Amino acid sequence: MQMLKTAIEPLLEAALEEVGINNSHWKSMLAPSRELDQGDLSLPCFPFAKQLGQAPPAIAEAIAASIPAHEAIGEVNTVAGYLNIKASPIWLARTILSSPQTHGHLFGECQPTGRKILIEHTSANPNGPFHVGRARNAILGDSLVRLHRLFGNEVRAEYYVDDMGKQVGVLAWALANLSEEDVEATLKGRDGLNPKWKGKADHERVRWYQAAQVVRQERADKEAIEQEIGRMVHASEHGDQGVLDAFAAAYQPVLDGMLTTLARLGISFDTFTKESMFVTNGDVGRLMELFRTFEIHGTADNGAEFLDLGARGLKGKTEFFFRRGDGSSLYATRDIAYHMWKWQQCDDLINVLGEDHKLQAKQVGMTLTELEQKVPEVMFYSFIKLPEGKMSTRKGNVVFMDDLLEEAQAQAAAVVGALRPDYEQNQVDEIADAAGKSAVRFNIIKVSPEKGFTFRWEEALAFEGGSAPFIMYSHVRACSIVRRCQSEGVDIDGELAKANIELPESMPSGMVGLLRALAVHNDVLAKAVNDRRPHLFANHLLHLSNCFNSFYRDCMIVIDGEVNTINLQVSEVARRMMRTGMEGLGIVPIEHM
RNA sequence: GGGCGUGUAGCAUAGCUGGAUAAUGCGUUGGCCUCCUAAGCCGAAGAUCCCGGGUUCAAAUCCUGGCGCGCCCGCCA
Repeated sequence: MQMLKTAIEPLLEAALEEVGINNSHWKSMLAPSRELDQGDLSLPCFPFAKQLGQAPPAIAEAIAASIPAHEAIGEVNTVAGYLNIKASPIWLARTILSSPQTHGHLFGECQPTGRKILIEHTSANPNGPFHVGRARNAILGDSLVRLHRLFGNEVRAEYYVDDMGKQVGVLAWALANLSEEDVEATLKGRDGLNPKWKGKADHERVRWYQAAQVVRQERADKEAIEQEIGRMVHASEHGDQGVLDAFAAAYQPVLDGMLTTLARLGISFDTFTKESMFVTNGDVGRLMELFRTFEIHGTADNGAEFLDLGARGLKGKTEFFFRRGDGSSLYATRDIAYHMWKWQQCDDLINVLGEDHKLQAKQVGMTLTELEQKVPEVMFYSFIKLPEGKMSTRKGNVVFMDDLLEEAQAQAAAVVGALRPDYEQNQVDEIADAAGKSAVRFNIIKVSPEKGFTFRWEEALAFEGGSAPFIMYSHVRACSIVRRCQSEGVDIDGELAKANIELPESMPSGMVGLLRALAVHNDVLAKAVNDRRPHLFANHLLHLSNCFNSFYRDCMIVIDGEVNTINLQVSEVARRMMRTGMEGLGIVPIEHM
C-alpha cells in the first residue's frame, strides 16, 4: 500500500528518531502486513533491539506512542514486537474517491510513461496449428503486452517469423511433392483431420508436414529427399529469393490459420518480421565479418566459426557457433542481427521464450554484450504437459487450442443455458464465447510462468471461484448496479460528481475490504509489469473481485429508490478497475452473464 | 556427467528482495436467495512448506549437501 506508506513515512521517521533510530534501513522493512486483519503496513522491531538495548515489544510500544494522530492512520497497534498500522477507512475512501469522475482515470488506467517497449512473443514455426503447449507463450506474451499498455507504456507486439529453417523447408517440400492420397496413406492409423477444421490451413497443411516427417524416415529415396530439402534450406539461408518465395507460399496460409486461433483468444500483433530479412539485407553477413575481429573468435577444422564464450565465463559448452563450414549463417546468428535491429526501435526489449531456449538466450545475451549492445529482458516459461505426459504431435498426444476453445465455449453455453433459461440463444452464445476464451486464458495466466504446468480439462473449463468467469461475474454485478440506478432514474454522473460527502464513522467490513483492495491495485500492476509476472496481477484481480462480492453483500446501493452516494461511487471505481484489469489480462468484460 | 528451473493440505496453486497464527480455489462439510444476477456470500475440518546440515534474534523464503520431476548441453530451429 504505497499510498499509505507515502502518507505516513515522515511521521514514522520522526517517531523513530524520538526513540533513537536515525538510519533509514527501516523503510524497506515497513512492508504490507502478512494478514489483512493485522493491518495494512507492519514494521518488525526486532532489529532495533540490539541497537537500543530494549525488548522488541517495548520498542514497538514506544514508537506507537510517538506517532501523532493523522488522518491517514486509522489504528496503530503492537503485537509481539510488531508495529502494525491500519489505514483509516475514511481517509482511504476520501483518497480513492476524490471525485471519481475527474480522477477516475487514476485508478486502473495510468498516465502514459512515454516509454517504448518492444515485446516479442510466440514466434512459433508456421508449420501447424497451436496446441495448448505452444499457446502458453502467446497467452503470457499477450498478457504482458496488455499489462504494459495498461501501465501506460507504448508497446509494440512483434511476431518473428521463422521463414527459412528446415521446418518450413520440409513443409514446402511436402506440399510440392506429396499428393493428398500420399499423405492420407502415410498417416493411416493416426487421427484424421477433424472435419470441423477442414479448410483451416494450419490443420490441413500440418498433415503434409507430418507425412513428410514419416517419408523422410521410411521411403526408399529418402537420401534424395534429404538432399533436396537440404538444397532448399541452404538456398534460403543464402537469401535465394525464389526459394524464399516458395517457402512463403507454403507457410503463409498456415500462419494465417494460427493467427485466426490467436485472434479468437484476443491475441494480435502489431508487426511481423521475417528472419530472412536479415540475410537478404546483408546484416547477417556484416555481423559475421565483425565477429572475425573479436579476440574470442575461433575457427573449427572444416572452417566453421564460433565465439569462445567460455572466455567470458560461460560454463558447459562454451563454443558458440555462428557460421557453418559451408559459410551459411545459423539461427542464432540471425537472432543477434534481429536483436540489434530491434534495439534501434525501443527503450526496452522483452522476449517471451520457452525454457528450452535458456542456453540460447544466454549465448545471444553474452554476444550482444560483446557487441556493446544491451541485453533484452526475457520471460521464460515451462512447458505444458498433459496428464499422460509430454505433448507430442507425433504421438497424437496433443490438445489443439482450437478444440479447447470449442469445448470451453460449449461447456460455458451449457452453464449459461442452465443458469439463465430466459436468455436468447444469441445472448447465450455471446456470453459463452467470452466466458470460454477468458477461462482458457486465465487458467494459464494465473500460475507463475516458470512453474511446470499440467493441462487438465476440468481446470481449464472451471467457471467457479478462482476462474475468469468469477471475475467476470463480479464485474457483471457492478454493471447491473448501474442498470438498476438507471432504471430508478438516478442521475449517475451527478452522484459521481458529488464531492466532500460526509463519510460514515464506521463502515461495514465489505466496504473496508474493498477500499483496501482498490488502494493496492496500482501497486500490484506496477510490480507485475516491472517483474514480468502477470500472475501477480491475475491473483490480485481475483482478490479484488472477491472483495467486491463482499461489498455487494454489505453495501446496498439503491434502497427503496434512494441511492447511497458513497456506495455508488465506490462501486463505480471498483467496476472501472475490474474492467481495465480484465482487459489487461485479456478477459472479456461483458456486462451480462 | 554438467548447467538452469521446480518440489507448499487429498488435488491445483499463491507467498520466495528472511519476520507474527503459511494464503486462495477445487474437493469434503455446516449455514445464507420475500432485498441491485447464488457463476455468489459467511463458517468448519484439512500442512513433517521434499529430506539433512548451516547462517540468523527470526528460515517456506538465504547458503550448502542429498532426493524427485522438467528443460537444456547440435556446425537444428
